[in-house]
Amino acid sequence: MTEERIATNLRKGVLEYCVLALLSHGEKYGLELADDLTTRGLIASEGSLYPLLARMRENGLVEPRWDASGTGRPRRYYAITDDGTGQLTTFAQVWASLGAQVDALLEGSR
Amino acid sequence: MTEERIATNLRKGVLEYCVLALLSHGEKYGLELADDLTTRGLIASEGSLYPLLARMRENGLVEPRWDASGTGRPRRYYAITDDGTGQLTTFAQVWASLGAQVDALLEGSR
DNA sequence: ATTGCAAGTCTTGCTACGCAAGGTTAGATT
DNA sequence: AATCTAACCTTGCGTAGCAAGACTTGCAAT
Repeated sequence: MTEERIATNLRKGVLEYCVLALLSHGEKYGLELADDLTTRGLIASEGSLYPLLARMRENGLVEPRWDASGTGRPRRYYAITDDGTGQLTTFAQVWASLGAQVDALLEGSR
Repeated sequence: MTEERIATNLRKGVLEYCVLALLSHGEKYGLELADDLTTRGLIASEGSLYPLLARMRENGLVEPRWDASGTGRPRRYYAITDDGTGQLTTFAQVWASLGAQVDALLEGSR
């Protein structure tokens, strides 16, 4: 559908910070994030999440930790870093500013 | 800067509909759009606009018209089509929905 | 024991967008 | 004639999200 194409493009550059926002409440593992983000309509499949997490790991925004204590196969839990928290703050500002501009344009065209 | 990198990614998928919103008030030519979008922080250079206009033209969202009546070199004026208006409406819905999700996440992480 | 299932992680190949840099054309100015 | 400038467009690049699927591990049922 055309709506999905629109959403796909909108998600670009947003997803990374949604993950940071989710992690700001405490650590979560991959599928847990994937389910949450899917429910919110922020990803279409895990195919976006795992590569993203790898990038964020390399950039020092999140810190992973294997946990095999529970039942089932081992999970990789991610925690947000100080760097990640900083980026989240910066994003919130850029998002607010750019969002306001878009809202203004949409508002003006009805 | 890191802010510009964030903004660049956020612009993906938004720009197209900002152009449609601007055109919904009446036709405009390329540089006029570029100046307006630059002022609003929605593009970083014309390098995003002209390829975008070409795509939109091919997809029937806008209808161009050469105008050489004025002074200076001829301008290509773009008008929004019915298809374009429809897409703009669809975008407004997707934007509102996805934006609300992002706002909720950001709100919850302070 | 073996088979099958489900949860969990990750990879590959693809498409599309925005951008920087630069190139082109046509009228205006000197 | 030469230059300037507004306006148009192109090329090559980096990167993000996605669909599809592969691999691994524990658990349950037969």
